Amino acid sequence: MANRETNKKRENFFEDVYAVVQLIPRGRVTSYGAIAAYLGMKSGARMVGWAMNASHGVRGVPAHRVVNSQGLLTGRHHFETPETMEKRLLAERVVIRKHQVIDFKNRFWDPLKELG
DNA sequence: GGTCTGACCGGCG
DNA sequence: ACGCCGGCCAGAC
Repeated sequence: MANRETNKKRENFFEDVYAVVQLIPRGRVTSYGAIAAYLGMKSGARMVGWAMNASHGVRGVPAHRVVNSQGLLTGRHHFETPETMEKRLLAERVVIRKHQVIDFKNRFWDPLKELG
């Protein structure tokens, strides 16, 4: 059925996003847009953000490793506390200043490039 | 069932 | 450097 397929697709979308996020190595970060591009949604970065919003409570999804295209921690307000995201990154030696990843260029992990 | 909004992004003036 | 706009697609009302 069409409706069932739509639901299935939606589930896969969530799973796909989480799967990619889980592949981000410790100490590295990626962006919403990069994940979207990898999943074939060129401008679907907002969808990824939407999926991340639903990732609360999902085990093994390092949401703190997903930042925006500038290296800014735009999702920090959605964690337990606004500092949780920075704290977790710092624990991986990712230095944050003014809500922004230092040396973002070298910390960036591009799924398209790394996974194909 | 139209309209608004979003943990975004790139382009343009 | 900066603000604005359109695009993407699903959910809430």
